[in-house]
Amino acid sequence: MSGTPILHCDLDAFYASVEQILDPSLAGRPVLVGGGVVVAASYEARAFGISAPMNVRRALERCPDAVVVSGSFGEYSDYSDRVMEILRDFTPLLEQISIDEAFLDVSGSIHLLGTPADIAREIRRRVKAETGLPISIGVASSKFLAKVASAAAKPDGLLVVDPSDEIAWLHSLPVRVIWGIGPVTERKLHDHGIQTVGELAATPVDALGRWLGPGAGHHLHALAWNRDPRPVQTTRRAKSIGAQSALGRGLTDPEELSGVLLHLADRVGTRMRKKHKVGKTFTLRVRFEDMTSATRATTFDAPLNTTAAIHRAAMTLLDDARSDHDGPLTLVGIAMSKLADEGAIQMELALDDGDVSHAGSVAADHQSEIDRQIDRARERFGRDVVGRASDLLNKDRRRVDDGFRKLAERD
DNA sequence: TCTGGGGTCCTAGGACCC
DNA sequence: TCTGGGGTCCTAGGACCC
Ligand SMILES: [Mg+2]
Ligand SMILES: [Mg+2]
Repeated sequence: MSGTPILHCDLDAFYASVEQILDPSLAGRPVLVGGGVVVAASYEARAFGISAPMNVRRALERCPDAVVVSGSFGEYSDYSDRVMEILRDFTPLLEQISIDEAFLDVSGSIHLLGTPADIAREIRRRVKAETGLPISIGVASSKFLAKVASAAAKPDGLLVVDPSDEIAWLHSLPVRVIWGIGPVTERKLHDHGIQTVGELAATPVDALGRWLGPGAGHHLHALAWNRDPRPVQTTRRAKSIGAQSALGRGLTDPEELSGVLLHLADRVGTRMRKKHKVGKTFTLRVRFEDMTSATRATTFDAPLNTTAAIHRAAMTLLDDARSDHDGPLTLVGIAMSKLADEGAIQMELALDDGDVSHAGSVAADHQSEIDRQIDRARERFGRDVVGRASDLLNKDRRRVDDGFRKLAERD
């Protein structure tokens, strides 16, 4: 609908394909990556009805000859980087959405590189030649439809959706292909007699709103007509950093749980420190034997990233997270969010007479917060105020307000 | 011998502020 | 006596994606 030609590039059976390259004896054979559960299955394995996340035992019952490998995540990350570098040769307008997928806005590349279909063919050729990996590409007029197209193109294929018959094609597909419709929403739609995207498109948006909530109803109705204005976003930053661990049959002992949580806290803390991130909010998630789960969160006065503080937060919330449900835990997970760059930011305000005053500091990547504070200062002083941020210390928002108060008094 | 580990986004109520 | 409205932050739950 946006009219801009978008490519969605998605590596096929990514982890399994990398394993087949690392060990050529696996080429052409059914390969399963995973431990308790299949994380990725090669297309040879998928022919036996295997797909993620299937239990490895069940998968081996279906395909006893499958080779199970535990996974080489460092290698996957390296291959991912190499592929993304190739994609970047075609346009800087690239949005990586997972380890093996990216959107490319090629509207500015056509003049130089040919039609979107030409570009897609060349990408597929180069990725295969330079990494050995099969990559499928969908080309369409929106991110949403390009993603649907790449899935339809698999394996190792290219699908260009012509804008003149994109709606007819989209409407012929089952609702489940829509990005955002999972098992629960699919079931709800089936309950109302809706099987295809065309039937979804023909359903009044009010009805969808009643069944799915107004937000989801509106969103899905728009997608059913390929109305998807979301632009390719080249600058996305991680919003949370987390780790989790399944606990087999389950753990009850607080000492043991503390040990697992310490391990998770150290994983998360180490990764945060490596990325020079601090986080203000901590979330603990626990899962019980019946697969229900509970989460508890807490927000710190100041952002942090130390293993000890994260572990302390986890232990503080643990009892409460278990309070509504008896029995052992089958999974614990933690995450840090409200991330900011370590070292953070100091905000300065300049009045229109050129006088500069320290006005406190805010979390580093909260540009909207900085803009808001500047607007407030403009209102208070009734004249032009310019905000400036530089990386210094990270303190609380109260400091900003204190700064404003001092400025106001001096004024 | 059901369901790993990494994430994103949405909703909704209460607190709090203006 | 019964009481506005908007905005943001925080927490909890849930759906979904790879
Ligand atoms: Mg893929
Ligand atoms: Mg993918």
